[in-house]
Amino acid sequence: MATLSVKELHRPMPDPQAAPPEKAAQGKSRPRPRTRIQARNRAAILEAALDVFSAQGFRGATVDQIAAAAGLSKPNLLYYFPSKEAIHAALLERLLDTWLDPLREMDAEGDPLDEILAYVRRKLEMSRAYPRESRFFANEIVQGAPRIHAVLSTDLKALVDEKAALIQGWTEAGRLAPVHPHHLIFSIWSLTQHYADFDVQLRAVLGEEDPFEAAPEFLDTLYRRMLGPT
Amino acid sequence: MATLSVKELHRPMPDPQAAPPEKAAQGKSRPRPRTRIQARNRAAILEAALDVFSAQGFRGATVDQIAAAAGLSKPNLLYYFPSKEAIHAALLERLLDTWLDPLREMDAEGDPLDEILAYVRRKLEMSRAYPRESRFFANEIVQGAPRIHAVLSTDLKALVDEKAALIQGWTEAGRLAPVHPHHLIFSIWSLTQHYADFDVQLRAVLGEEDPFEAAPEFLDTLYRRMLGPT
DNA sequence: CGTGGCTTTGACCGTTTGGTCAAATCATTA
DNA sequence: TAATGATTTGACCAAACGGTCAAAGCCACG
Repeated sequence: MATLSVKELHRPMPDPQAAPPEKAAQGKSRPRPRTRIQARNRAAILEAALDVFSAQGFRGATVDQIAAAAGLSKPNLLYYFPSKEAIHAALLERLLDTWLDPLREMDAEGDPLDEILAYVRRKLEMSRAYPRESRFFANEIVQGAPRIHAVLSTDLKALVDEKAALIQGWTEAGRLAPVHPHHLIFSIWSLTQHYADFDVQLRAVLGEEDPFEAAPEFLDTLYRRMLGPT
Repeated sequence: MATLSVKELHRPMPDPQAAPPEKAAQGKSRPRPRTRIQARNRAAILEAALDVFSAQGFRGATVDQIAAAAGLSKPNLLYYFPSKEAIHAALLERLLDTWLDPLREMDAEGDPLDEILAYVRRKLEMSRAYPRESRFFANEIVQGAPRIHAVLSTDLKALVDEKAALIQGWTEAGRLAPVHPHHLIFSIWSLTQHYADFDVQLRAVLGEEDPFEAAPEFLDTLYRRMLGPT
């Protein structure tokens, strides 16, 4: 899961549960598709829902829009998912793990500055390759995270606390310029996701220039100067 | 408009058109309230609309919600504004100028690093004092800025280009470490607005600690190290 | 105190929304 | 190929939506 090949732009992220181990015991939470048609249609629905939710937010999205985008009738869509809420929840569950992978990969054994710069690079690459996923989360959180708050204060908090402790250790060992480790992580989220979430604004301001052109070097420079040896 | 007194948290920003010069010729665009009641109710509606739009986005907000929050019946609200669109437009017009003031204040005559750090400080203060305004714009832009795109590629672009040129001049004069000026400005938007737009997430991760506690020093340090003399 | 304009409201309208259901169609396999 | 379960659909529903309207209430001023 380390390197992201980005031949496919604006495509759904690789499904962590695609091609499951044969005869895998069926987990309670996500009913495994029993047929080809189910697999195809459930995938099409989630793909369409990502389009619509990321562009309109939960309340702004309509079941009809999602059904149309998936090439299904509304009752047919509701044959696969019991409600709009359920589609959103399924999407959330599927995306969240992959979304946090770049942070999980930060390695205690690596060189501190390299690890952080690599995290920034991975996260920026996510914004470039998966802007819909970024906007999906942005919509949810800007509007108060009503459907995701529990996960944030448990799983996400645990992961961030762990990595913050790691960073803290690095700075205490003098291997990194001192910073507030949590806010360092926040700054990486902020700076990288901004390129996805505020894409239209950046393009409106830049005109012809693609925001993602200068972004990698800019962020690399920023964090090198901020964290590196003087 | 330079210093922001923040005694009132989560209150609407000062209306640039409040207390207009006596007998001012009435501009075409915004009908000046003729009566006390109009002034009070229009203000209450915009205040309520800011609450609702910033929390739900345009499509997610309903006229009934806004009316209820303003303490009016729906037909009564629609006596003051012809449509939901019109409320949103009025709010946008009222907020935009004030929202861009911190950037306008960046002064070519000042010390480069001081000017940028002061801009960061003002912008962060805006996020702290006016998070609803920040989320109002965030909702709009994440969802593709359908109601604001024209302004971005004209007014905003012009302002940013001007300030970017100023920064470019500073770095060429060797008074600032070299950076891509546009991306520098983007980074300031990103880092400061993140504290408003993603507030729930930051609080979920931090637990007790207030995100705004360590933010000023963190950002100050970041930009000092990035832009200052080694 | 009465009149004219400003304000408020209950009732209403057509449309959109999330969701249901029974019936029809399709695909698979015995 | 016949039967059975999976899939699809048109018709429908109640609630919510943005917005309208005529009538009623209220207020300021002569």
